[in-house]
Amino acid sequence: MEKAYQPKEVEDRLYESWEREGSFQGNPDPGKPAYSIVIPPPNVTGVLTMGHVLNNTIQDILARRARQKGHSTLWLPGTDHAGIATQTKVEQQLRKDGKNKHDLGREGFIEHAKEWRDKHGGIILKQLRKLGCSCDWERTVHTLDADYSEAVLEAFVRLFKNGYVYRGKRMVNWCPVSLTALSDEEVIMKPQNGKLFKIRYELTDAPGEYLYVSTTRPETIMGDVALAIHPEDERWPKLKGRKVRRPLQPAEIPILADSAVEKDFGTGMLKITPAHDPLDFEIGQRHDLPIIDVFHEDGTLNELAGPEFSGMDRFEARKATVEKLREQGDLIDEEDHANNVGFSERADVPVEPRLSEQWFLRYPRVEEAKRAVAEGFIRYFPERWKKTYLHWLENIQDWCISRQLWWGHRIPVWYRKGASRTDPENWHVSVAGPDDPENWEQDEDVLDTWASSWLWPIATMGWPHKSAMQEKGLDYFYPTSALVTGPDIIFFWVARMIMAGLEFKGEPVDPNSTLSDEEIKKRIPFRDVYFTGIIRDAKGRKMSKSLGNSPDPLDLIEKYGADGLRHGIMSIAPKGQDIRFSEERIEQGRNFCNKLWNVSRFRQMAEDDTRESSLADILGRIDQNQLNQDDHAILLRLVQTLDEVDRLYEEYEFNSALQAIYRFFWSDLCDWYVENSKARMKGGEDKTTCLAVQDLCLRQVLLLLHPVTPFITEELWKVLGFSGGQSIQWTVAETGEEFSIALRNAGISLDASALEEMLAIRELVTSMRSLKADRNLASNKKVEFVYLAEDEKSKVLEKHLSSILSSVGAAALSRVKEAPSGMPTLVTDFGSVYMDLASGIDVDAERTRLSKELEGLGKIISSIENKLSNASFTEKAPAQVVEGARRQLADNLAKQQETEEALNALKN
RNA sequence: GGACGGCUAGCUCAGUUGGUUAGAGCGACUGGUUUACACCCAGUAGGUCACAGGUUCGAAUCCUGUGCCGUCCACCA
Repeated sequence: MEKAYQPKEVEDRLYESWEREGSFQGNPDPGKPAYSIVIPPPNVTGVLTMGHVLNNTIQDILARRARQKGHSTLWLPGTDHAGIATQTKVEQQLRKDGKNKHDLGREGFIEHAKEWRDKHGGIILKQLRKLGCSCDWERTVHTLDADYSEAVLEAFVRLFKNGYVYRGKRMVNWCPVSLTALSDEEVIMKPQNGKLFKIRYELTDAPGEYLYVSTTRPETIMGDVALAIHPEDERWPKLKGRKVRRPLQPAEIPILADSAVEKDFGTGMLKITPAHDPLDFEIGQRHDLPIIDVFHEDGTLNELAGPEFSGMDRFEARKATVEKLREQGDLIDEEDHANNVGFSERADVPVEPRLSEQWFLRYPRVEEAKRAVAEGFIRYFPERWKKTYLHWLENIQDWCISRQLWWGHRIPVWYRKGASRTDPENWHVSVAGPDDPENWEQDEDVLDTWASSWLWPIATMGWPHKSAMQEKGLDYFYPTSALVTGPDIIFFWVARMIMAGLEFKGEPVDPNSTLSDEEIKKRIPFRDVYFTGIIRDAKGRKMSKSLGNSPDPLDLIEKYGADGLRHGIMSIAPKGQDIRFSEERIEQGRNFCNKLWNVSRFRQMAEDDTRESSLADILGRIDQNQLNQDDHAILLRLVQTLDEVDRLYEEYEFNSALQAIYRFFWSDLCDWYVENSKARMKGGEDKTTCLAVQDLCLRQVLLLLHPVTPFITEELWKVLGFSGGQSIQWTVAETGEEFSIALRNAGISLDASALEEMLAIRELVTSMRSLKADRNLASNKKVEFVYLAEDEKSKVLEKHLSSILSSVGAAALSRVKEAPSGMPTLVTDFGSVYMDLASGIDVDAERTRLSKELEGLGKIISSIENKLSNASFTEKAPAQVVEGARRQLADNLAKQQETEEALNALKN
């Protein structure tokens, strides 16, 4: 074995063999319980980020643990076509070549985009392999695959037939760069420092009298069709029925009252521009006002804005209109104003509220979706996201699902040629299209990407075709066991998948019906949802491409190994808390693997013969009579650890699980047990038993770690001979109870008191080391000690004598009947321990040390005494606690006395 | 404006239902190559648990309020 673990060779070799052996295949197996996860499909043209590393490592841990436990496990991978993002990239590419999409035409463009996708896409799936992800690659799905696309259209058609989908001219969020509508969820609100302009509008029946309006968007004044005031505003009675003159593109416009106007904001007077503001649009509807749209689709002003402004960009026009108003004397005031402006998620420009014909979806099964989570049929980890989810559903708005793009699923609606598109009589809605296509033209738009990915759990498993569903095991694997994703897509994806599952899984039901709880449980797409935190850099900033603060995971794998990266990232990822990334933690992950490697190497050096050791074989090598207190103690700790880690895995507490493993492995096993066993391994009669105990510990540690660090554990599993020909992938770590039973069946019983005894011995060793270190004695410098203790304590001490000597680096620790003088003294639970220094001691230094010691003891003692002298404490606190305090007091008093004696001895 | 999360050692974080003297890793400092590992071992220093009240025999932990940082939601132009 190499001196240091070399991950690269091991990882490539093992991954290849796992894949070759079909370890990752997820096939329905009625004889086994099912476990399934669908991957949150990454953007097909994306590359692996730290976020993906976290997310997919968690999924891999879950999948690998399920396999170990004997579940038939499916982790289904795939990619998303990512409508706007991909189309934008492809168009950019075209532009570099001096072309645009219209040069290619719709079909040509799609062909081109597909080629581009196939060339640049799918990289991320290769990268996931490097990370060790155990996806069933044969089942990789892409949202634009033919089967999947059909499912998307089928869902649209069914929703349409059930009255959930409608077409309408409504206010939508318009991206003037991507030239498409967006859903509310794709709009990011950003605080902006703008200006609030105060404008005057002249009353037409009273020249020289004005009304004042505050606005942030003077460039839309030409679209004003009214002014509005709150009906309870005292000015209203005087204004009712009167009119004002619009200061740009002059026209007479009415004054009206609407309670949506805030009396106390600005001048209490609102200009109504129905074409360019959602609230104004609503008010306009209520009052039957006309709509004047003064913008083009790309955010420039059109001819209705007047010749002066026509053709200008909206922000340019803002300046120009302000200038014009100033010239006219209509600009009264201008002040700094902070407000929130919606930005397009992709193009990062302010969205424009815009009136347009779009397809909308009224969400199905909203009430059932709430119940599914509120009642815990779907469990959220951490639970607090439940509230966020429910709040969104309480206030849910219809979903604009049409996008003015070419890259995506084209809406399966056809309009009769030459007829009015607004009349449903002229619509044909079906997956296959009309029989006489020559008389129809298909809707130009495609569906929002999320309107395809919301079907992910069912459409990847054959829906809607019965035979495909059977073949792919929909009924076997669905509901999937767990979903692992970020809380940032709780609305985009999680909530929508729940509604899609409820609506589409199982037999179609009447839209007016309500699903029973039983039916809900069958239809939900997943049982547990684990929300990861967001990975931030050392400064706490979100990792992003634009900031360039995200390390390339592949570089990290190269440097630290996939296992190191996985271990590192999982050890810093508390459940649902944001994660401060630091490369040092990844380094620690690598170090951990190296430690595991080396202790295994040490184990290998002890014996030359290669063995095949099943659990029973190892247990068979143990001779109960040869078990010493160390053995009892480490096995007791092992049982504890097995239970603890199992519980923590079940609760998705991965970092705590790793910490528990770390404590047992590094501290208990390596630092203490293995160190102590070195003497025994020289060839004492208990050597075999001692090695068997090591094997037990290593075996269980490998099993516990395998989900997190699959490569090194599989490699060592074989090297150490635990495999019996079977991969570690198919072997579960026994629970503490199962392990205890196995021990009992092998005739091994553990002394429960050994653990406490061992901890006391450790404490003694630590103080003795410290005493040496205080005097700058090298740890390998053999020093002689004597001690003074009661018979009982002495017995225990003698039992551990050899390991104490080697751990401390002591030549002797012998019992004396009387306190020696002039030696540094330790007051311990075992009595007083004295260090014999040939060179004599520094009396002053000793005195200082002991005085400090006494001071500490004094503080502790008085605090306990205070507590115990408090009558209400002794009366009200549980007897156990009071008893504990008494014992503690007695112990400390004894120590205090001994320390005082030692101090006095120094004075002589 | 509403909701949620965080605030514990220089840094990153643990701290289970309130109960001995608040822990770990990293970093710092000191010493160390004894039969695995310097990607290592031993030891030391370092904390008014954000702040203010309250409940309790007892609070890092429960309650109320405040501050700072972060996230999400929201039609004050």
